[in-house]
Amino acid sequence: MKVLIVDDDKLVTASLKTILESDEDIEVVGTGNSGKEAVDLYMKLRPDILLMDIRMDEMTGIEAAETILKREGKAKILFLTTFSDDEYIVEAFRIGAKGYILKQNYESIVPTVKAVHMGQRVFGDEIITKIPALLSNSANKQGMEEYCLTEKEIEIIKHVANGLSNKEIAKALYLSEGTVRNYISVILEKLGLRDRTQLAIFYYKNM
Amino acid sequence: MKVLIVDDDKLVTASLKTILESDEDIEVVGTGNSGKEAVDLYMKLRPDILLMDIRMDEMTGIEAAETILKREGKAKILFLTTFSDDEYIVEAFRIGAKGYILKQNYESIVPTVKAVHMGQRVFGDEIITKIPALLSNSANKQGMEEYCLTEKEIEIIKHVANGLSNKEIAKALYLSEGTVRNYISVILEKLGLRDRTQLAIFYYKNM
DNA sequence: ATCAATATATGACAAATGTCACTATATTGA
DNA sequence: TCAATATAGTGACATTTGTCATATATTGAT
Repeated sequence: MKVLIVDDDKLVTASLKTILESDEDIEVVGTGNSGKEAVDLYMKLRPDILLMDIRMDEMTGIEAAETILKREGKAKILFLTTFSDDEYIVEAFRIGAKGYILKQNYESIVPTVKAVHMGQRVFGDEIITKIPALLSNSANKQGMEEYCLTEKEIEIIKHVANGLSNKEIAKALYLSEGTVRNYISVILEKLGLRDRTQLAIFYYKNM
Repeated sequence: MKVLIVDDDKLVTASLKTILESDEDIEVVGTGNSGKEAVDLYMKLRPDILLMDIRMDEMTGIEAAETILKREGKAKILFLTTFSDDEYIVEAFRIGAKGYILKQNYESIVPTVKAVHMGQRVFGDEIITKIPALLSNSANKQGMEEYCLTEKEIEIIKHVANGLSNKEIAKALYLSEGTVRNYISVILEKLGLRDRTQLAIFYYKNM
């Protein structure tokens, strides 16, 4: 498994390299120190995983990731940060990063990289619990309107993700079927999905 | 990480407890000795992981797991057994267990529990290779006919689980839309599901 | 060569789904 | 208090989905 590490602190890249290479399955194919380098190196080296700091000068990790994902939608990008920051989580989440872990938690880095390589999406436990709340509340930054799901909407999503029909959801939540249809219509629009099946998939992948 | 252990052999629960608690991340919050206890204790203690024997009197592990998953769909249940038994694997797999490991292989228990806790699904190496075969071929035991999925059917399931419409699947597989509808109809019947959304959910839970 | 099974397809149909425009009420925050 | 917002509803509509009966071509086994 080929990993590219990008962090503007060279001490961090160096120690991450050591940690990761202590695992025989992992090969660090390069390190960089800026968002720009991240993009260039990613394109040149085509690693399986890009492990990148979220805060860097010039170009933030988020911007770099967006650029990369625009060119290579399947890129597996994992963010590193020294603290848990709601804005960043939502952003990382929104642009399609595979995960987000705290640098502090060094022991979890190797298993997380491996899990991502296996196709998992790994948001740290302390973070994954926040995602529904993040989606429903706050998130007033630009371009985030479409992610503000209400309590009720989340409740409905859960029912869809349990395989219930509109009629069944209506019964369960004491709403009319038409109302449920409307809710789902709004949810799909907010999340940019087409139908309830994609919604269920979204739920299992991201929530 | 809170773990609940259930096995009708008290020696087993005791030794598992010792093994698991040798890891500082793991706390064994309870032990039980029957399927019934598994359900009661699970509901009371809400552990992160339920590690349960698959063969027990009164209520088998499978039944207990089904009961629990009906109430708490996100429960992480990991089965233990002393031998590798195809029937059980398929069952554990079908009802949405997170994994299945052999008691023999004591060293693998801690890492497996951790991986499951991190959201992985872990079926032992000797077992995971069998799953596609189990789903597509063989499985001649009673009540198993409905699990014989053909290659094509599996291919279609994957497309459904990627959120494609019938039209899109038809295009991708060079079939007519009607044919795709027919395939899906058959798949749903075989798996006892009602619609494509439930199929996508089934896929993410079991495949 | 024939028979049975398999894969693919049609058409008809009912039900479910998603969209849209519009209405009504209650709450709330300025 | 007024306006905005959240919540819930209706009806109409086009589309998609799932079911079923049926048809045809291919193929593997006898």
